[in-house]
Amino acid sequence: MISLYNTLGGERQPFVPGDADRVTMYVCGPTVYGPAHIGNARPAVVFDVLARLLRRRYRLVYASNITDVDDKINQAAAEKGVPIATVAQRWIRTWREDIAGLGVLAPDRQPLATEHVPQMIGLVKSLLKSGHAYEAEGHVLFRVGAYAAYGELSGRNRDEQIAGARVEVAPYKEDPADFVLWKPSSDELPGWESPWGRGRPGWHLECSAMAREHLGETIDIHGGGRDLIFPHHENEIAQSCCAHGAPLARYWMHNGMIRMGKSKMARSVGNILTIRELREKVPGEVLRLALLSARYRDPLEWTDELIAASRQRLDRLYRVLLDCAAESREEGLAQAVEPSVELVQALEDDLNTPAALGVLAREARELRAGTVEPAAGAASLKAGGFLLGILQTDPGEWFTAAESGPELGAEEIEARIGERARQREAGDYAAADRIRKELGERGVILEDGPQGTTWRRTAL
RNA sequence: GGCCAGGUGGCAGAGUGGCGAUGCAGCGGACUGCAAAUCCGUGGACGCCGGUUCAAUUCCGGCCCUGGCCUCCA
Repeated sequence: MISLYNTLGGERQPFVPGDADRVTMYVCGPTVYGPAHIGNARPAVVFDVLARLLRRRYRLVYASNITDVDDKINQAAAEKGVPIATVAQRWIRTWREDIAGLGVLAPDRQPLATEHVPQMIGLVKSLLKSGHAYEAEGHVLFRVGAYAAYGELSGRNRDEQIAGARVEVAPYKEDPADFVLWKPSSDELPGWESPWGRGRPGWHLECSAMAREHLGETIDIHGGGRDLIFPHHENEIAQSCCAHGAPLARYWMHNGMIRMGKSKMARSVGNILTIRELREKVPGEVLRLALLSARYRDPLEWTDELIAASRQRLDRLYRVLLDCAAESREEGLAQAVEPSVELVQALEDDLNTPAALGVLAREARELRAGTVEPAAGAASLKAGGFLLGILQTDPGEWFTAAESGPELGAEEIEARIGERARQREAGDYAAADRIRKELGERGVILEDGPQGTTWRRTAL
């Protein structure tokens, strides 16, 4: 039994899909106007774990969109003096590389907003027809007052909302809470012909149209960052429910924010760390583990200590795997092994990844202690790792592969080790220690064993 | 101001009405030329004030604090 915290209702609930043969999940993806930061990566990673978990039990169709038409993209293009499509394409490519580097399996569908404009126009038409929307000065607006359940997801009522609103109220709005479905485009802006003139869609509309197109009117799980609950998801619900006469999603899941210092990581705050720059220094797998070290709903403070501890954790697990591989030459016999029951239970409990990592650590300890057969134990560890999206690298490679950048090559390291071995044989330990220290400063740790000296890389 | 999360040991972070996960760090020991790695052992916690209970970190109430949303935002 999988249980999930449902923002709609504010409680953990048993997961019961509408159709067990076709479970559907939609997660709001990025708007592509610049390099994505590690905060953007959290939902991608978290819902990737959920997708892996769901696939154990169900046939899943997982869609995650990319918003490639947006005023921020227009602005970025104008600033650089390049076509809008160039900006969008560049950052779409970057985004895909970035999350692939974090071990995120490609969603089944990755719809682009610009490829679904006809569907969006259709949605607006039906909302106009049913009286849930109105035209005003080239815009089409959603009439919030026409949807009684508005505010259900975010838990706010209309009065509070108006009281707290600092929104600039466009004069053509019937009600300050009304939001844009379609807006007019000038000639230099991207635009599509529509019954209301040349224009472009409002942000919220995209997700409603794409979710409908790829997954159906009522989907099982809709995910995204907590900061999207209002207004984005609230508006999606309003549009979709009014257009389709059916709920948009059964379960709404929201991940907590990544923090840097005292506030959330956000471009507007100026405290972002891009996935790109992080990956120059740290393997993507370490970043992934760091993202999974807290529960997905909680905020996560991003620090150097977090990265260091994540790296150590992973090193430890890989070391066990490495030793197991050495012990049981005949690997391959334990290939299609199931992850441990405890690990699966932890994840099925609203994606309790910290507990799952605890299970992995315990399994590793048992392997160390020799109470489990190495090949089978290692296979189980890897199977558990797969659910989390870690531990799939060859252990030997894990410790010797170089990060990007000018690091010491393997040949050079081997040569220095040979040199050191001669010094040790000659009893010149001072010189030998110098070499070890020097390599250590360059991120290479030497370990002397009965079989000779081995080396591995570590975080600098 | 309104709404929503959360406050656990040096740090990160699970969990539970009574038996104190897990990782990193620390301490003692084994191993090692010395280290590293590994192994054995070990100390240390539940924001504050009340209440319920035989028993509360865990349930209830109040307070304090932190973060998120109310505007673009993963």
